[in-house]
Amino acid sequence: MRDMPELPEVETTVRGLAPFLEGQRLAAVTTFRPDLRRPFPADLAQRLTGATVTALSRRAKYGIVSTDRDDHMIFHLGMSGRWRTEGGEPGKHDHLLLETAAGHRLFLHDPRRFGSVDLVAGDPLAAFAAFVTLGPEPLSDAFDAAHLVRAFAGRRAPVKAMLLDQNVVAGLGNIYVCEALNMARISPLKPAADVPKAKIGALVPAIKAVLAAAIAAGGSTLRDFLSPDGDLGYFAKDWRVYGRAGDRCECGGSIVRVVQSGRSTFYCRKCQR
DNA sequence: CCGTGGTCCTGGGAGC
DNA sequence: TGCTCCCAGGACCACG
Repeated sequence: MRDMPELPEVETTVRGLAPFLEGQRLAAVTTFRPDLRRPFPADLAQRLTGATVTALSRRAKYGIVSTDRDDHMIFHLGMSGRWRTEGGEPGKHDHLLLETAAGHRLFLHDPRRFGSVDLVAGDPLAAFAAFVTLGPEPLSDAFDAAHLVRAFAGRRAPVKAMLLDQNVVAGLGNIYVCEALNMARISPLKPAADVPKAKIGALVPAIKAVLAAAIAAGGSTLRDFLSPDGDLGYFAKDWRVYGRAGDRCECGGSIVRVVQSGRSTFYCRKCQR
């Protein structure tokens, strides 16, 4: 099963794009349709063309391309977005092209068009509305048990919903939440406020571990950036529970699929309580 | 404020 | 073979 772009996939994408873009002048910027999830910024091409890329970075599930004009292009891959680096001509689902002065052609490819591209001037952490209320980066020291204890206090929503809330912790999606809850042996259905502190203490390292392992797996596929079909942001992984209804959990229990807020949740009824 | 559910989008798989 | 149906889900918004 192809995995959706969550934090590790965006991190891998940003690392993979960096060699093509950092320090490079953008010779041409082209859009092939007016919008993805939202319209492209009307002045995107005008503001990026001729600028030099100074840095690639990531916040939550967003990638950030910064230029020497202090403009920051912020992209989100939605559920089917990726960057194609092999060049060539635009295909049906290529919606944006960045051409560098060195001759690289990078296509933003997104069949379902759930992604987005925005452009802000000045500090993106302050200038991009979605960033202002974001929770901490899960791999940072700011994300610890004390933070989750505070965030969960008094909340009756299922712990799974809380972890998907980007304002609680930034960058987790359906897959890694399911995986981390299994590792920490917490039922995704349990109200957040009812999760014992000891289990929150186990949840934090579980989240860090599943993300770090996924980034490491993605890093090992970076060589594929230069392959003929050079997809970025996707790599096969073996999930503990995600997509595995009917299989055995590590503990011997049976993995089940339930629906929460219209989304699939996979967990083990035996060890996740 | 809180929690839930609808909406957007299209490729791919299942079922007939 | 070809058609229809349904599922995947991040961010955002409208309710009650």
